[in-house]
Amino acid sequence: MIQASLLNQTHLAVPGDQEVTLTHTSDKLSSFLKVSEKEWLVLLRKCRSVADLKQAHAQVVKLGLFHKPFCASNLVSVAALADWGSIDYACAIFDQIEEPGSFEFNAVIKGYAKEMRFVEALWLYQAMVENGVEPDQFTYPALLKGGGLSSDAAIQVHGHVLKFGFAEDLFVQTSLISLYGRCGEVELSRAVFGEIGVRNVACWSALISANARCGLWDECLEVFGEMMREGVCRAEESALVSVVSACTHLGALELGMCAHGLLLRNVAGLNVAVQTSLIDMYVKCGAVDKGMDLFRKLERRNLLSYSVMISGLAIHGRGEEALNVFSQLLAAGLEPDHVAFVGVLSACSHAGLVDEGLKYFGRMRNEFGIQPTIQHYGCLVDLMSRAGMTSEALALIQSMPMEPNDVCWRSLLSSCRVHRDLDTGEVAAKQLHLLNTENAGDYMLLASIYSQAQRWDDVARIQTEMARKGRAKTPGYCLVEVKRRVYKFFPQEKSYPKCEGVYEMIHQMEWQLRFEGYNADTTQVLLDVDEEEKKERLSAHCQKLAIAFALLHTSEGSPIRLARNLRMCSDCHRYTELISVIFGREIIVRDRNRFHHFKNGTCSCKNYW
DNA sequence: ATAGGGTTAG
Repeated sequence: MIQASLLNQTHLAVPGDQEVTLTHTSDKLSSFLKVSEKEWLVLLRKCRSVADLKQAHAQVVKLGLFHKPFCASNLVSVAALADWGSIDYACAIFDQIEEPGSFEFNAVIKGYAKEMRFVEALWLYQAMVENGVEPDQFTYPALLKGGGLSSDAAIQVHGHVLKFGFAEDLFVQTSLISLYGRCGEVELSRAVFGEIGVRNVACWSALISANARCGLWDECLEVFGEMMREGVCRAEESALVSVVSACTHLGALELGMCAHGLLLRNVAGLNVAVQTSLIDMYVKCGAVDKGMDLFRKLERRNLLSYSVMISGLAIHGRGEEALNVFSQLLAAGLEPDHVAFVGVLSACSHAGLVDEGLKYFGRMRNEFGIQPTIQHYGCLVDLMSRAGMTSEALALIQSMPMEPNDVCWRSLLSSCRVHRDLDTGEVAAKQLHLLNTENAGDYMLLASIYSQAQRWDDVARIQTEMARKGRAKTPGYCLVEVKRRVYKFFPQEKSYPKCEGVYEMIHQMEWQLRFEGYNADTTQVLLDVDEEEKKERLSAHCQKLAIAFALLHTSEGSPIRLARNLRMCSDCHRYTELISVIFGREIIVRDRNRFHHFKNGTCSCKNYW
């Protein structure tokens, strides 16, 4: 006999030790001898709590019917699969069954998997096989539900699938695709998918989300396209959730809007998951107001929807609104988790709300009992150092209860450049060096700090070291979407016909800028050359080229959306502020970490970047 | 009874 409950050391009271009646079922139970299996099931389905189940159980025991084969089995099944935390109770009943078969095993395995208790699910599955109970076609989808197994366990279970002859079962195959996706083995997902003869929506969706889960966004969209071309079926919600998520990560607003359109046409009443992914997509593609709009209209919000909105507002520098959404979360009676607090702290950091940030950090620990992680400390470091408190940030890093990672040091280093703190910057750079996680960008930051101090020998030393270590500078680029096409600009870009008229436009822009009192900020040009040449270099930065191009090719007054792979230099930032007022355009720039909305001569980041 | 979905510092 297998003791399922021993696996988790939870022993529940065995029913029958107290006189109880199940109000709306007792009359039926009293005539149970005449009641069929089906009616017993109907009865069980009326249960809404563990207490209900215990009462049903107690009465069945009293009537001496517990050992009727279907009776205990159905009790286990209902208890294992219910949504009110009765899995341990299901185990207790399971242990009283003398010869459990695959039905009973499946129910408890699925119950464990549903509760993300994968170790126990796998354990019970192994016990099943060892005891000579043959898995059936329901066993594998049950075991793989939630897909929290390790790669090794997944491959082992896949072996069993082959051994027991379920390699051709579409349900099993779909579970495997999803499982491999969850443990990062997307090639194996694809391999399983390749063996399927007749594909349906579910297995396509599984492959799409497997790619999404592994961060293969392009591939995710590609598979989606393949599915559409094969005309398998209309797009379904669950595939589109991954597609929308891919658009979010790629910054593909147009495509994301197409997916939204597909959803509206094909699915009546979008559920919370889809709505949340749409909100995230709009916000992270720069259309924060559209995202906020969807959020306001969302009726059944959960913790995830709130968290998405909070961190979304954060990257747009809309700190007060983010804090407002957070108080709505509390007012709705939801318990914030560590993810929600990452959003809150990052909102404070991007908006320069230093006191607020520190206050929320304290509340997180004291009021909500959440242990801060490195991410929370990272936000605090960022919060302080951005606000110019670089030495305080350094002290915080040194006193954190965990080892600081490269992110913390890099955040400090980049603030040291903005606030021209050479001493602290050197400390941060040294630590990055010790962690051996430094990248080309870190060298550039340090070199930039030295150049601000006119220490050209040090600049040269850094550049030599960078070359010696083979850390190539990532080429910066700037994307701009004009008339549904995306154009990519590199610094000093000269390609014809893209650049036709662009340099003339740059001259015209600079001529007007001078009237507004613009002076090129050459401090971040890492070359020991004369001022004129520095200015020359600056004026050909990719962001300026992209803006000139957009001004030439878009209608007056329409917003300009740019996306870049690196952060912009201080000169490009100032320049863009002025262009927004001179040309009356809203310019939205997405950099590596956040959005900048330039409008009427100012930027939403309030120079916190 | 069976399969597929959304958030996380820089």
